[in-house]
Amino acid sequence: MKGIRQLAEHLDISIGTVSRALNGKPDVNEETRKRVLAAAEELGYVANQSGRSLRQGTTNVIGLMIESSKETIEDSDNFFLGLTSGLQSVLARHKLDLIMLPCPTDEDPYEYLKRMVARRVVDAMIISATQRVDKRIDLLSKAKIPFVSLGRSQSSGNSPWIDLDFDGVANSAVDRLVAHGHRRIAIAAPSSDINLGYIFLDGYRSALERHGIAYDPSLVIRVKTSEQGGYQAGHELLQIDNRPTAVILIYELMAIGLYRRLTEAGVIPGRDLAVIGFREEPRAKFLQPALTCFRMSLHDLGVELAQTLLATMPAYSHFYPDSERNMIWPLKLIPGESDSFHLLAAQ
Amino acid sequence: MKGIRQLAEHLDISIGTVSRALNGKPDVNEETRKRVLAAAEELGYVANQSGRSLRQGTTNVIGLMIESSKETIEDSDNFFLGLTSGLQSVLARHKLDLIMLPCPTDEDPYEYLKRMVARRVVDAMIISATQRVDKRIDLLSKAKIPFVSLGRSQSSGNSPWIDLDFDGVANSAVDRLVAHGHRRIAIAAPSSDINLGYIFLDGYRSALERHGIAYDPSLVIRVKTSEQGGYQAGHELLQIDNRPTAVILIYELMAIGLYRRLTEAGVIPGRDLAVIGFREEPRAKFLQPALTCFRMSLHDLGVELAQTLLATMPAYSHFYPDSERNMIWPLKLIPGESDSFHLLAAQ
DNA sequence: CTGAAAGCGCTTACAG
DNA sequence: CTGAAAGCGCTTACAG
Repeated sequence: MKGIRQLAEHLDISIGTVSRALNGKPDVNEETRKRVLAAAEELGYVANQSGRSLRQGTTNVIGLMIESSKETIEDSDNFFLGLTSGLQSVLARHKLDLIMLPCPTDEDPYEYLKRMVARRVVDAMIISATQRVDKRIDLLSKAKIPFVSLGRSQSSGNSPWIDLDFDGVANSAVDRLVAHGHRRIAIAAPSSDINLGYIFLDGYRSALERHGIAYDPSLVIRVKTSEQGGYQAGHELLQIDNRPTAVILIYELMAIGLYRRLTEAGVIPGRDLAVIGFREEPRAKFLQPALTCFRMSLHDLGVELAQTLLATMPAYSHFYPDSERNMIWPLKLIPGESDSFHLLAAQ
Repeated sequence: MKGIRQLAEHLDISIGTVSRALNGKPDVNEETRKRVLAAAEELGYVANQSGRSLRQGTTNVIGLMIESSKETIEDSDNFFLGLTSGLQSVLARHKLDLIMLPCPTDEDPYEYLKRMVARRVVDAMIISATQRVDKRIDLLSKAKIPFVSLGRSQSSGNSPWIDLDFDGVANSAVDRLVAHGHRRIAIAAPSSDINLGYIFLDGYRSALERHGIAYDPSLVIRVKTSEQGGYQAGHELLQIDNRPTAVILIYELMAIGLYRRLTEAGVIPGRDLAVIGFREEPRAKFLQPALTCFRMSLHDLGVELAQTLLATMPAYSHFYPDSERNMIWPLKLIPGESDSFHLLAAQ
């Protein structure tokens, strides 16, 4: 089966009627519609997307940009795949397809996005890993391509975003550690310019301040957000004079490397050093002692992202009248054993 | 900037010439070409892909289908992202873009692929996670869409594929364990109908046979290919009468759960039970004792996949005259400590 | 309810 | 070397 023309000839009917029947337009005889649908199914006809897109001016495709930089490959683990189910559950309602656009390692993310947008392969974009200043946001705004970013940015202005509650997480982590008697609390932050690092650190600082604890820059450890980074963080922790008694990790899988390095040095996590991770991860469940971390549903986040995005698209906004343009995504603390001990006052 | 027409008007030149200049056709005055290129850059013009595709009959996009089923989400980890760099390095040479097509969890992979193919959103497809009998292969063959599958299948016939050397891995794992004195060697195989499970098991059986060891079905443990599956595998291992002294895992991250379950029972991996994993994974590096496993380069595999695919496409085949249609991808054993002990003859 | 025709944005023979 | 025109496969006003 080639095109709608062949199908129409086969049915001895005009292509216009075939198109209307297939697209569920009301002004088609039910008998005719049935014949068309049956023939299409039988011959395996599906409309060529380029033809549709060109005529309609929309692709019915939503793009999820993925940066597979050396660092993020190990970093993102299954984050994106976890999001897709939620995204698709919403997009499917509107017959929109989701495609993932992996930016090549050696290509500038900005140029890549620009190219994809200019070629009009998608109607809208979801971007993530927003930098502190992110030119992609300006690009999309100017090009008037609907988009939502996972992660706010100084470039955001009035553009829609959803961001994880890094501030809340940092605060409740510090609160919990302080309640357990800790005063020297280190933090493992990303070495890149990703915006969440700034927010996380700000939350940490203000939490310390609330508790009357002086901020000590030497307790901020900058590493890659990976297991290797965790190992490195452990290594650096061990070298700090007057060693901190607790550490908060920006990335949960860091804990694997951290535990390893600590154990090598005879320092037992959860006994000699309190550890709080970030996101709950199936993989990290098997760590011993169990990691205290924060729970969120990637599926639900995907749902919310899709709704926020659609709310900005004229063709779909009426379905989502109450959608917030910006949103801080809450996480729930899941107590583990990695920070359950209380520090003795003497220490 | 809207379309080529606006750009042409702006330059006071015909759209045909603009198109030819932009596409590097030889029959364009160099002066004209420069002007066109400069104006396009300045105004940010990039050809609308739908227009091009419709006219040329090609999309210049290659699709990588991803199944994000409940199981594979945890399973695939960064496998696909690891492939993309290699794939893109080859595709970029031909100005082909790679997009990832995540099949929704609740949609049949066959129907999904059918839809994507019929809509002609891509010129060619890369599929993976091939089942023993895989209708997708018949579909693509019949539709004459160029494709390559990562994983052979009984449905493969003459179609191109690259598969990891599961047979070789199973054989060398058994050889190594036997050399260390093991006779009761268990294997953790996938519970799904994925084809690699069959090949892995066949390799295991024939290796045992070579060594004159009777195949014992009770030593084949079927679990999910995830950490949880590894935990489960550990659990089942511990229940087997005359407990096996070694186990081979089809999926490396199973080792995390396996170690955990064994340790809970006071059984020390690498001392009381020999363990060999499959693929080397950064994540598994931090396991203690270090896991004996098999090394491969995802990047190189991506390169090979892309070349194999392009070799089947008339427009590109002349670039890859020597490409094999089918290929077994070798892996190299990396000795760790998880199976380094020798079993005493007495045992 | 159906058909004939226009046109979405391109590329590419075909003239000149 | 350039322009005018056809046509890729659709959808959608517009007639009837």
